[in-house]
Amino acid sequence: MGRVTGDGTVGKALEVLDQVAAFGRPVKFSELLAGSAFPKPTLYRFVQTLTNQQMLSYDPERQTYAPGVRLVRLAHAAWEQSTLAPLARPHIDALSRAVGETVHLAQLDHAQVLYIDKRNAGNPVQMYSQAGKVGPAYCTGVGKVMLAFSDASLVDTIIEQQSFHVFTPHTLSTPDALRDELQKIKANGYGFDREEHEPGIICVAVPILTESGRVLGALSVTSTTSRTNLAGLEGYVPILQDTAEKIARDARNWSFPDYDTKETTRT
Amino acid sequence: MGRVTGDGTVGKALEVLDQVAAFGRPVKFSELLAGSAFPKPTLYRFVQTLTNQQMLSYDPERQTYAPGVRLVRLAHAAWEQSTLAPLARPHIDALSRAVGETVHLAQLDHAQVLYIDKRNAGNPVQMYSQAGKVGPAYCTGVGKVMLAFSDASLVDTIIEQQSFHVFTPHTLSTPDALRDELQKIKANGYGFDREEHEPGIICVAVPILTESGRVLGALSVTSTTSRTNLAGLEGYVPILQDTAEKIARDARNWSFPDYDTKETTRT
DNA sequence: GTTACTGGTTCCATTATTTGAAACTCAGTT
DNA sequence: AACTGAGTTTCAAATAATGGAACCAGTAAC
Repeated sequence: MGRVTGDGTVGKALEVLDQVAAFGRPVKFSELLAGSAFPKPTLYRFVQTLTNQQMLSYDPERQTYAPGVRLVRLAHAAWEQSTLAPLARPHIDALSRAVGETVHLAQLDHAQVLYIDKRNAGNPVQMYSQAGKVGPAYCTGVGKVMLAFSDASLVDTIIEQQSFHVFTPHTLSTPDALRDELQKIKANGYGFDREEHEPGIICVAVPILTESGRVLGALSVTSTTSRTNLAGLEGYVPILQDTAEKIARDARNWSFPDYDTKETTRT
Repeated sequence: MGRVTGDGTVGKALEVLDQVAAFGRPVKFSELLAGSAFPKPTLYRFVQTLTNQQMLSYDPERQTYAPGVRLVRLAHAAWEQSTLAPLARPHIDALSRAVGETVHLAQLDHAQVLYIDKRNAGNPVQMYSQAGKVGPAYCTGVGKVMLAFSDASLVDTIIEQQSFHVFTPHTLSTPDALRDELQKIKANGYGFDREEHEPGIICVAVPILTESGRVLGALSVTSTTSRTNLAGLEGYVPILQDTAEKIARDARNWSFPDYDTKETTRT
């Protein structure tokens, strides 16, 4: 039996939802159909159902679908209950005030970095990330740091899923280069992003670890090459580590769901 | 046949998801079962599926479920594509800078107010709202303003769904009181929240309207009674209206999904 | 004005999935 | 050892999903 999705009708519907979201813009039914494994009427019904359920919103004028508002509501609950964000909030605020640069809080989701919170520095440079946004793990400060402190087996599966797309001249473009880097990061306890993802953008990142060493997330301070350099950023390491430490402690007290990163390896 | 949900398996699964989210905290299976219309094994399988799909996260330690991270990812797409937020962003930034108070952007979802963006004033007073959070329509500035400019028929159905819970001594607690207020708001073109939801918190709000008069959302400036008063807030009306106007214009140019607020009346 | 598309929608017999009463497991009690 | 209750599995019956084919606009081409 051709296993395509996983679990049942619901799984398939959610797959469709993901597809719509992946487009990053309102899509027409036909576009969706082209990229979909489902036959026309099936896809059609899914889209209908999802729209009814406000998981998709439909623009009758342009005949396009986009992820719907119900998701925003639901996500708020998710963000508050299943992420480090609410717990880390006061600490990040303090950190942000102290360093006066953009601060990021991220977790690992699937094989990607999921940004969960962010404090914009006084002068907001237009930048990639944002709460809820996902980014590549192999070429971001937070991503590499989280990998560096993850189980070898997990790292293997994640590395396999990386695209190693070359964003800038500095992007680490091979698994080996990345593994080397992870080694060093683990030794140092912190890592940099040396314009590996966006030109001109650099950052320092530290992991947030449970007592037992499990990776909960990561924290980073980001700036631009026009404002500072790696050596400058390195100065933030102590306060970053301090903040990460505090968050980890709170997480333990609040008994944070030790966030099981079990990977259901999907074909 | 007891029609409970609406559309198919997917609808039922999403209903479960909503239930989990509604708890506002991690829930045990048994708690869920108690509040659910589904028989044990059915509910069990739904929860399993949703967990597999990362729509729920499971904490094996405490045996509790909470909305999952996948929602955060999806919601980001929703927020960017199906809400006014991205479009309104620059204008809200400007407004926020100009007034130096907390600014809210909201839309109407179901019969509730959905906050989709927010700018915190310099000194952040701890306050209810937050992006993704929902609030009552009958006792918030943005809520009343949106109602005031909505179709009578829509207002009727929405009013029916309000709880009219009395939050403060100033809360409008009857449909009639609310209708009166809406009348006045429509005449003025803007409305206040006179500590109707939270003591000490007051705000001015204006609607964001399409050319044809359809309500896209609302905008508000919030402050505290210790810092200013209604008369003081009233001074912000011109800049608020100006901002709303600009957002509406952009929305038209970007051809914003004229956001069909069709209400599938549910039993 | 007719004909051929193209994109979206509905039919309906076949098929696969969901359903839930009952039965079972595995703690933790009594 | 027997009991209890939360969580889990079974399995035949009931139901819902499936998708090939047909249908219906519009609209571009002849």
